[in-house]
Amino acid sequence: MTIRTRFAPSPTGYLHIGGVRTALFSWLHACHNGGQFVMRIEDTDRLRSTQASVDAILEGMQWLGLDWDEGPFYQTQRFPRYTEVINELLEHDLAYPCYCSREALETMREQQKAAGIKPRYDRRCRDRTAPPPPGVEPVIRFKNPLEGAVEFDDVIRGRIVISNQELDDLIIARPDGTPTYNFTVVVDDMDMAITDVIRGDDHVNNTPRQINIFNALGAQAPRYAHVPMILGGDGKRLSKRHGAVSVLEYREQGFLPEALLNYLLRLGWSHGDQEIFSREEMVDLFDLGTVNHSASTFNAQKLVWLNEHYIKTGDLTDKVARFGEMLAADGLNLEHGPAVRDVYEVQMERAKTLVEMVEKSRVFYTPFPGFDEKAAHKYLKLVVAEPLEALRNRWQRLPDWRAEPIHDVLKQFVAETGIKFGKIAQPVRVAITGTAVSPALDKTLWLLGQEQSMQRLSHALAWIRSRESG
RNA sequence: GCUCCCUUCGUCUAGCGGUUAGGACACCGGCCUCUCACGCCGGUAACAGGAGUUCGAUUCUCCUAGGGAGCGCCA
Repeated sequence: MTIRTRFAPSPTGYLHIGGVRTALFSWLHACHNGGQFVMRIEDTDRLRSTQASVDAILEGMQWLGLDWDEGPFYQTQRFPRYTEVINELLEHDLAYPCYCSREALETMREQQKAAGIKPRYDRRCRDRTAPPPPGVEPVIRFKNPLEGAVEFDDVIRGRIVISNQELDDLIIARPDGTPTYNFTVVVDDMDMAITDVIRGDDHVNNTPRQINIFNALGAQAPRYAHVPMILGGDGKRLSKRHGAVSVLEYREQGFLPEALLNYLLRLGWSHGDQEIFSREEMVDLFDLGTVNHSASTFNAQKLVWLNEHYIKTGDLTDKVARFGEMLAADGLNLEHGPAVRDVYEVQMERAKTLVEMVEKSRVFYTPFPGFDEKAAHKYLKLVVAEPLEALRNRWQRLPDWRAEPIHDVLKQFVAETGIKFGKIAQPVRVAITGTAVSPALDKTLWLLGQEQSMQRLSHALAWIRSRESG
């Protein structure tokens, strides 16, 4: 039987880190086994579901390259099917209408809590024989077995047993006939022939209910694998309080999909001491059964480390393209300046994110930004004016404006004049970038271009002389 | 409150009865060096507690503590 997994988010919010990891594990499990991955949107909550969320989820999945074989299916388009199954259940006396009001249910729960017992529906309508009260549209409840226990072997956690006495008769349809979650998942997983349900462990308590519905429907329940939660830095479940929620936010912040995926893979799963996994290795090595049992804390610093790694590793094409987009989005005119790829290759050793890279690269695409006061004060002194000018003149005559010859000129200048490398390098750096920090000097000059470099050096010289004399 | 689940350095983790308890991020030193980084070398740091089982427990069992999840006409 071919393995079929699915990712079934509800579009009531954005796709966040926890969801992405569940999606990744589902995708990997399908790929690893040569199976299929299905995308399904659980939008039965029409009040909270939004198209914007659907779009963000799908876009996030695409950005990460978690492509699906089937779907996306929308539950709101399957209502006739759910109604059909509900009627089937009703006919076979496996479900029943319940006329209890929300208020009555609420007071019942409060009484139960006060009595120290688990709040759950007391089944008062299960064996109701009285005629339906007029004017009340009932909900439909599933007849959960009264005795026995549900046992299942979680792929990750092993055997889990829950007594039916812990379970009440859950509502499967609202008064208006719209179905509810625990019911639609079952119908969908059944109809879509899902073999392996991989989801967050906040669903373990729902699993026995769903298995009971599968049984009532005479269908074989899938295998279940409950992955542990991801916690925020405060040890609490990851939520909107922990910074960037949407995966797309990570894209905006300059993270690479391969970094995010690699990070998430290692959160709860490992392969010996290996930290870096290519997409092929992930698919090849991933094993659902060896996923950890315990929740793990999200650590942004390690994500950053992986991002640094992927910024400078592997094929650069996509990353350079993305970098170019971000430079343009920053309002920079890429026509006037060095090739984006050249800048990328120079900056990739020193940027943690693409956003940081953009910030550090503005200097190549804008007019001289002016001097950082502290840097200028420290390095642009009158004593350097003369050597700076001499050096400028040598560079001015350089016919081949590439990093290597630029560096040769500097080396020769230092050798001939006896000026220490460090004594002249920083003044040049400040002169051309305005700050004391930049990539290697020869590379910086090269990227800036000869004309621009000469202009800035002249400007700096004039600035030094006017400052010292004035 | 009830039910279910979890517990190795600060964090992510390796371990699958006998190890100086390993790796990674972060942190702290050092080297490299034209700045910032990269890189390299080194260091600090953990088996929640208690009973068993066993010649021997991080590893197996139970209890306690702590943490998480669920108990919706949300998914």
